[in-house]
Amino acid sequence: MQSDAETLAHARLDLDRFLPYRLSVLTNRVSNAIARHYSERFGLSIPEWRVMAVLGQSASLSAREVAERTAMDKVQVSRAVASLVERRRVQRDGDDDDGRVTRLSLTPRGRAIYDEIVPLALHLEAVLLAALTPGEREMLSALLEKLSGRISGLRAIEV
Amino acid sequence: MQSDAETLAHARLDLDRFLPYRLSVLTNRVSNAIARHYSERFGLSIPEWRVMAVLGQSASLSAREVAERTAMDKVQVSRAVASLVERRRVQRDGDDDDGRVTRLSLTPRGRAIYDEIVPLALHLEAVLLAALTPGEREMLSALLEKLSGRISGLRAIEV
DNA sequence: TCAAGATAGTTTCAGATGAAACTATCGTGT
DNA sequence: ACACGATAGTTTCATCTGAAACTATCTTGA
Repeated sequence: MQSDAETLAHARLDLDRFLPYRLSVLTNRVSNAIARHYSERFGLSIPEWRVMAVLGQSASLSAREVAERTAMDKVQVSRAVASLVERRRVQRDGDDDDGRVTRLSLTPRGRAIYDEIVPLALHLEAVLLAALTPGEREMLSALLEKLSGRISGLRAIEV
Repeated sequence: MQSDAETLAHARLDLDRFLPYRLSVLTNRVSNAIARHYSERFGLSIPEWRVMAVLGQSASLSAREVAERTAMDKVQVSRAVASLVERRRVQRDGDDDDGRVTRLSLTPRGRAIYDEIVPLALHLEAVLLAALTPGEREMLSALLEKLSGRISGLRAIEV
């Protein structure tokens, strides 16, 4: 029970209604559910899957380009790539023009896995989105877009 | 560039339009921005802050009850509480009836910090939500609720 | 009453992660 | 030509995290 003094002293904070908390809980549940699938079926972590996802779309990216497109940092990318290379899912080639750059692409084996995962990923998303009507999905997408724009517009949240 | 064969072979997956990815990126940005504040000002991690948040509302919870209300597991709670106890922000008392249970509550010092954080947390949320109209906020809340219901209804996402 | 299983909470150990340091290469200005 | 700063990517180290094992206590049922 909340004391009167406390209630009056300041606004209450109910974790269940606090947007950052709700986002975090939902996202973790979704990520864990998906990670379980990727891991069980393909031995992939989510960072690894993300790298494969962008390489599946546009071959021959540098690690930096992968980092940009996956919203991961270069260290994460480096580690995910190292693991993927070791299991022959991704190959690294030197760039012709720039000795610092490595060109990354899916191996045939990586491509085969990619082709298997894409429908699975889309299916998982569809299962989740089955909770919403098409109109709601568009609305959700628009709202997430607005929030993302807002948060990236703030260098840090200023108080 | 995408080859025709590939495009026809299966639906494309664009990470930027993939809901789990978008949720993950948005949530991480929000969490990191907030964690920076909590950490800089109060030396609190997000798990620690969550524990304090629920203890601020209802004192004398067991660790298990804290875990339920924060969507954390008992190991996370145990660690967060250990750290909070060490810095005299939370106190642990034995339960009268059950020797296994510890009753957790904020110390006066913890309460003082809580009282300072709540307005900050609400402000951070408000800054984020400033991107949305009141109607959109309600819509967002409803959509997150639906998705949360959907994901928790699925033991794991079935394929 | 006491063995067996359930529950509360902690600890351990191994793998994941982030920040900073590091190596190697490139580009620029003098 | 070459010193200096910037950039690409990796490695190191210290911390965080999750899963499983562990301790202690409680509950149940023979």
